[in-house]
Amino acid sequence: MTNYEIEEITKICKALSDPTRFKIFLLLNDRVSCVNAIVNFLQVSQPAVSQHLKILREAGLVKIEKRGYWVHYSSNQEKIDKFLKDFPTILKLKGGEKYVQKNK
Amino acid sequence: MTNYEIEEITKICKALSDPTRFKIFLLLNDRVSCVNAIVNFLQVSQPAVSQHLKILREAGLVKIEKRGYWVHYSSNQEKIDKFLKDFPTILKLKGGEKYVQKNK
DNA sequence: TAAGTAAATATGAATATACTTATATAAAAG
DNA sequence: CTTTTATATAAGTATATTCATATTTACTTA
Repeated sequence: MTNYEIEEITKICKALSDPTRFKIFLLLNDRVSCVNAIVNFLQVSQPAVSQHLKILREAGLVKIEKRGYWVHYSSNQEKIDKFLKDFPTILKLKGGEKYVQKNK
Repeated sequence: MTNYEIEEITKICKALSDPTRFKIFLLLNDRVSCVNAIVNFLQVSQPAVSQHLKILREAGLVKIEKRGYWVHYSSNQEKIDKFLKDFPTILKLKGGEKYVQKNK
């Protein structure tokens, strides 16, 4: 495991580490939504939702599609599948495989 | 999903969201270690390691066993297995199943 | 019992996070 | 063009996080 890979995984974990943001993620995993739909569903202010979405997007967990002045957000299934596949694999790695020497 | 369950999951994610702490977790997932072994392996100060361990422990990800004045830490395999099993299940839940009304 | 060792905890500083209010941007509708 | 609507961004604030240094606790051994 390189430091880069560790940064990648921990970034995803951090994105999912806030309850409000996790709920947004769950909602988007269920259905495509625009920002206002999320605001109404979760009773969180619009700027707060936009800020959470930015973090989820930077972690690669959600995608965007612009439609007029609506922005449709949805979960990035590829990224999530990769995460669900990689995580158990990493846990099975033994000692030396976990950190490459130069990154210690 | 109750708010309690969301708190539970996000707490685990938060525990894994710091790179240093994630490395400690990976190490313990590979082998039982005392605090000083972690300090030497990862080149992090002893208090910093103790503090990270406390967070991992509060999330239920690691276990303790006291042996004289050594404290042996190891990963909590049951908790990890549960997390790996629950996470994909949660992602498959649809709309209404995700949040119980009283917790909205 | 005194000295030494492993680990935990207290405290403080620098930085990050999450949210609020206010404002900016950009497209739509009148 | 002006107004309205959806979303993003800026700035400020309160709180949380991470780490360092210093100290404490608990056990071991000389």
